[in-house]
Parts: sequence; C-alpha cells; structure tokens
Amino acid sequence: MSEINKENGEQRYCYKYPHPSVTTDCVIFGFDGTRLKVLLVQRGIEPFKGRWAFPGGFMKMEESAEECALRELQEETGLQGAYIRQFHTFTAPHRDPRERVITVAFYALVRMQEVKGGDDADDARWFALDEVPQLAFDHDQILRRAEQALRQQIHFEPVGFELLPKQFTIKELQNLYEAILDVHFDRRNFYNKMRRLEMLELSDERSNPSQRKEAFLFRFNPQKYDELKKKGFRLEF
Amino acid sequence: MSEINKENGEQRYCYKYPHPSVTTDCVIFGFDGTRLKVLLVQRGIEPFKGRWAFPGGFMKMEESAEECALRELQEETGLQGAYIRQFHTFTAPHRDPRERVITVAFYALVRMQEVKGGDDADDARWFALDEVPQLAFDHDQILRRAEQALRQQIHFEPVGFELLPKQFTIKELQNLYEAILDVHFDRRNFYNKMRRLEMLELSDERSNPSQRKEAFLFRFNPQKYDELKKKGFRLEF
DNA sequence: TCAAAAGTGTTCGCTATACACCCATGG
DNA sequence: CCATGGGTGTATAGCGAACACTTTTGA
Repeated sequence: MSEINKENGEQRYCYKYPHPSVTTDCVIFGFDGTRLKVLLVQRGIEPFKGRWAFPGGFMKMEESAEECALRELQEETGLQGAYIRQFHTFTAPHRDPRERVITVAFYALVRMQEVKGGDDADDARWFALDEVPQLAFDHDQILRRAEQALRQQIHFEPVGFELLPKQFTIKELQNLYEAILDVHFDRRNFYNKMRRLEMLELSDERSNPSQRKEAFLFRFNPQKYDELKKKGFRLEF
Repeated sequence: MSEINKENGEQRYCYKYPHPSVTTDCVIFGFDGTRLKVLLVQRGIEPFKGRWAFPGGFMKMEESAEECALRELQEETGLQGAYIRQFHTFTAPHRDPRERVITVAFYALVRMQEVKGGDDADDARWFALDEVPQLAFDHDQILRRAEQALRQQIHFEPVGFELLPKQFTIKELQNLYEAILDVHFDRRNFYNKMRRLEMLELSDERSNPSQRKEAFLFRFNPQKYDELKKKGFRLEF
C-alpha cells in the first residue's frame, strides 16, 4: 500500500489515500494523601506554546499504543512499567490545527513520591484536579473523559494499590476514594467496611503523628485485593 | 506535514514518517428475546476471504471515528442514528498482514427487528454469541473485549432501551440481562425489583400468548430510566 | 385435569447507614 | 484539661435471596 519515494536524498512515505498521524497521550494521576492530581507538561513550541498539556507523542510503526504510552511515560517521569489503561480515542477532524491527528488516550496511576518533576522550575508540574488551567488542543475534554473513566473503573481497578504509598492510613484511603468519586463517606462506616473486606493487613509501624493522634498503617493484601477486583469490588455510594 | 505528489497522473499523499491506516469496526449487538446475537459479514476478498468479520472500513479525512462508524453501520444495516459506543482501539503492529492498521472499535445496540440482512443467502448474518465461528484478523479478540465492555457498561447504558422492542415482557428483559451478564436471576425477585425501581410502565396490550399464559407488556419510562442510568443503575449480582 | 408460565406475597439474614462512646495526644 | 483525630461498637431500616401460593391457559 505504501511506497517509499526518494527525491533529493529525502526518504518519504507515500500512500494512495491520505493517512492521519497517530499519537498517544497519557493522563497521569497521582495522589498526595488528600487530593487527586495530574501531571502536566508545558509546551515549548507552537501551537499552544506555553500552555499545559498531557505528555504524549507519535506512535512508531513497530510498537503498539500501549508500548508507546509506556515509552512516553518512561521518558517523562522515569517510571518503568507503570499501570496504564486505554480509555478513549480522540478523532475529531481538526483537533490539531496543523494536520489530522488521532490520539489514543491512556490514564496512568502512579505514586507521586516515585516520580521526578514537580519542581516549579521544571516544565512538568503536578496540578490538583480543580486547579488545572486551560489546556492545549482538546486536552480539557480528554481530562474530563479520563476522570469519568476512572470513576467508572474504580470498582474493578487497583486504584488504591497504584496510587497510594506502600503503607497508608485508612484515612488516606478514604480521602482517595472520596476524591475520585466526589462523595463523602462516614469515617466510621468506611473503617468497618474495610476491616470486614479483609483486604488490608496491619503494618508494624505507626503513622508519623503529624496529627493529634498517630494512626495505624496498612498494606494491601494482594491476593484478597485481586479477588475483590474480579468480582467487582464496590464501595457504598 | 503531508505533500501531494503527482507522478504519471497518479495522486499520492506523502509524509516524512510512515503513517498507519485507520479504520473503525462495529460489533453490532442484537437480542432475539432469548439470546444475545452479533451481526457478522462474510469477507469476499483476501486476506481471510470467506471468513466472517465485523463490518467496518477506512476513516475519511473529514469525519470523526463516530461518524465513520455510523456511516458504515448505515451502509451495512440500513440503520440511521443507532446507539454506538467506542470501547477500545486495537493497535498491535501486525494485526493486519498487509499493512499497519489501527482500528477504533465500537459496539452498537440495535433492535434486530429493524435490521435488514439475516437471510441465509445474504453475506450478512446474525450469530448467537456462543455460535460465533473463528473470525478474520483479530476480531475474536475484539468480540471478547466488546462483551466485556458491554458487561461493565450495562449499569450505565440504555441496554434494554436500545436492544428490546418498544414493548416487551419482563421475562424478555430478564433474559436480556442474564444473557449479557451470564448469570441467573430468580424470576420472582427480578419482577419485584423491577416493580420497585418504577422504570417500567404497563402497556394496554398483552403479549402474544405463545406461551401457556399471556404476559403483561411493558414500556420504559424514559425519565425514570435516565435518572437510574445517571446514578449507575445496578442489578443484583 | 394437569403442566407450564405469569403474577403476588412472605420470611430471613446481611449490610449500608446513622449514630454514640472511648482513647490518645498536643497545645 | 480540652479539642482534635483515631479506633470500636450498636441499633435500625432496607434490600437481596430463597421460596410458597395463586391464576391462567393450552394440550
């Protein structure tokens, strides 16, 4: 179908019909113990120079979209083998003013602590979800879709496992679920429910008593957690 | 980025880097009152000539994936404005043996009664989900993903509304949910639950007594149904 | 008249929900 | 010593799950 033309030393790839460019973008979610955040990078070139956007890039001919997203993620954050999930492909004809581009969008769940960047000087920064500025291209739309997808997938995905540090307090876990679902749970009922599910195991250590009273630290029990995800692990609504 | 080359009267579209082709495929779900079905078309050309596959085709430069899927659907089934939903994009490098193709996949929910095709002579036929033959390309995988997506989305989507005829018995509704979720509900509990949800309204007519006893016919109450979908309308598991 | 399918009601146990209470700690 | 946050317990209402009973209709 394609053909290679060599003219004046330049290699070009030619097709009978026009082909769009294909990219992947990655909405990187992190959690600081209280609020849900996303990692944005500032564009250094036109169009939308200076605006913030999700990291992403062109897909190579010998990689799948997943491989592409993981590669970009590694380049941006240094993270290897992060948890990613494809959630939508954006195809509106003029979403990129330069040429036709379709974008396979992923979200990633990462531990903020393990990610470089975030220095104010850097061109990559974490933003709380309700403080995200106007983004480049149609990335506002992409963000809204990502949030929605995460909310719907939360009952089947290792949200806590990937977003929280290895050890965490139940309050942090509750904050996480509240941030994603945008609801409020009764503190005591949340505790009881988590205990009954038996997916957490008590750690030896205690939390840094930054608050009045120090709290227990927990770890996920991977087996139990996986079982619950398979069945569709539901919190109260 | 692209350039048009005219050589020996042929117009060609040229790029500095290779571009994949982009197609949409559509998994069309229907329901015959008992079992969930999919509409397949038989390939008339190589590769995979003679094998069954999902209808689909190349995306044009001035249409979105959604528009492309609706157009293909219209061409295949005559249906205008069917309910479609994008569920995954398939990007494995060699999924098409000819060239690099990425496919944005949709599923459609349609009323079988309103769809042409299905004649044995025709090149389009309905297959029950457990009678689908080996498909062309990676369409087996696409089907599995579509089923999975439908199962997960069933609590937020107008599954019944789009798949059932305007009027239906509660038994048909139960069969539908059982077919999608692959579970069995107690007949009486399902009745009671549906009554309590108040999303159905009684029709004047009665069912054709093809069975021993004729049954009530119901319609969806669109307002109530939409409310329930927003909240995430859950059946028992 | 009997079997199959549809419609209605009842009981039981679990759990979501709403609370009250006590303990630990730092100001 | 008291305000704040953390851990545990209890009562209630509502729903899911199991199941009995009645009615209708065709063979």
